Amino acid sequence: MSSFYVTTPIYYVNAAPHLGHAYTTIAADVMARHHRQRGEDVFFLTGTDEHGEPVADAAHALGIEPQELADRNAERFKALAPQLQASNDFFIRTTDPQHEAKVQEVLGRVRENGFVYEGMYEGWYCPRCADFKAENEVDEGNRCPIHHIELTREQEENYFFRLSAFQEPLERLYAQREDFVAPRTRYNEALSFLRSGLRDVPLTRHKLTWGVKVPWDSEHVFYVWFDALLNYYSALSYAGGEDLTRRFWPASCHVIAKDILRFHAVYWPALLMAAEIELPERVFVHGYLLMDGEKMSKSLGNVLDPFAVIERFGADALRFYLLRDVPFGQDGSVSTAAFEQRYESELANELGNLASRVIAMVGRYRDGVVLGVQSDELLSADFEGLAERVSELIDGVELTVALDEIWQRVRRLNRFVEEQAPWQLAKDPARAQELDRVLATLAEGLRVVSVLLHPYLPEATTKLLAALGAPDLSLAGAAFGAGKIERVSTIESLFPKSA
RNA sequence: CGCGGGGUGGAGCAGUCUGGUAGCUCGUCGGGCUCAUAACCCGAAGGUCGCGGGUUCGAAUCCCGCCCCCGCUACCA
Repeated sequence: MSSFYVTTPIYYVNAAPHLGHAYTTIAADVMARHHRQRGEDVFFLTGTDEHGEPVADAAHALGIEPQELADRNAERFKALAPQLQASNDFFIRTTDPQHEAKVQEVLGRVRENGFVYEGMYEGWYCPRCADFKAENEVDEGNRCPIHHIELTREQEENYFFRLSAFQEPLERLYAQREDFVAPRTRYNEALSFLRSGLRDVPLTRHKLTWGVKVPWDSEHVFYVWFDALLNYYSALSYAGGEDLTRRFWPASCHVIAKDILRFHAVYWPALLMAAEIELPERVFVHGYLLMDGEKMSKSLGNVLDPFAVIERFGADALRFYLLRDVPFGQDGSVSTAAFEQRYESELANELGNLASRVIAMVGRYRDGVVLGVQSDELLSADFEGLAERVSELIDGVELTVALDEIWQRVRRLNRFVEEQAPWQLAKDPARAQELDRVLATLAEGLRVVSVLLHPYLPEATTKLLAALGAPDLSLAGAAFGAGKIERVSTIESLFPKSA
């Protein structure tokens, strides 16, 4: 059995979960659910990144210990997954002792392999923060963005990772595996960064204590990015009570947002090479959700609140909207108005109402009984090869295109109802067979789209398939005509409008 | 400056690699149906495809130049 291992980034706990986190998790979940439908051995990982100076700073500002802040916020992220109906198999926290031990083991090996050396880091230092500031976060006049005091130029001894040693191997990787980073535009971006020449990067922090201890020098902790990236690998070693590494590594797909491209597209493969670990198959980079063309920000008050949406419309509606309205992989605008539009016209009117009318007609004209007659050829032709097409698209992480492909069939089914006008057939006893055939065709069409939509709309499709008496979710069963619907039962509106 | 992406009817997008009736969704207008969550279906109006030049029988699509918008440019998790 082939395996499929998909990850989200681990979310940084210095702030609360927001729509962007939900978006990534939903996308990864759609992939995980789809691959389970194929009968593959799937592992889906998400979690939290808890070390590093921003967490330490945020905790100190609240007058609490970093661990306490991490515990508090990790809970909120952990709670997010079930709210989104995400089917993750494990939730990793980088403060898990097993993770920390694995980080020490792997990075120790990187050092043994000769890719770590002692060096001097020089930068702008804020004595109040007790930390260095990046060039781009230094305010005018070399001031601290937090304390507004002048920064001093200071040096710190720490250990460096010999990233430059991987210039050639990475260029070779990019030449050989053009789908290592997708979409293409992100691949180009990463490659262009790579070609501009790699410099060594600090691997450890000296003056910071909130992190994984460096085993060969207790004065240092690992720079948080190295600690964080390794979660994808470490989790498998303890998530299941047994070591799942051999079963699921290398990862099939790391889903990330574009802000962390460089770490995943360059540092991560270099680190794995240094530790002699096999590389993941692909990093898929999605875009940003914009509100009215602008970056979302609380101060602008233009946030689409995922919790409010779920509360009122359910997780399915949010999942559907985000993957439907924004071409997955690109930046795209979202808004409450667009959400409501999609919810009403597509979920309620097109799909929900389709289910209602089909089930109602079978009930009204045939007391809920569907005869096992052959489906209409015209319609089955329109469903030909659909499941395969959807699979291909999802393999290419074309989540929006795949959804559109399915949705065209939802529309096709509504059109079929009009073309056949079952209410006319029902008036003429001589056309009873035609009516049976039309109703059986519609029920089967509804079943097929439900199976295919399941990764996007897990709750609604489960209800619908139960009503059709055909709960099988396997993709193999998504072929038109493969189902055996005998009787349908009534259901409540799947997507009520007066929510 | 460099690198990457984009500019197509009112809005959002596809089409550009592999030149040849400019397509989809929403919105607007008109019509049809009555099974259904006042839902569904059909039709119409609406575009000099950023600007200028070139190649070609023919260019949104290829070539050159220009304008505008966005992202990246390393220690920020």
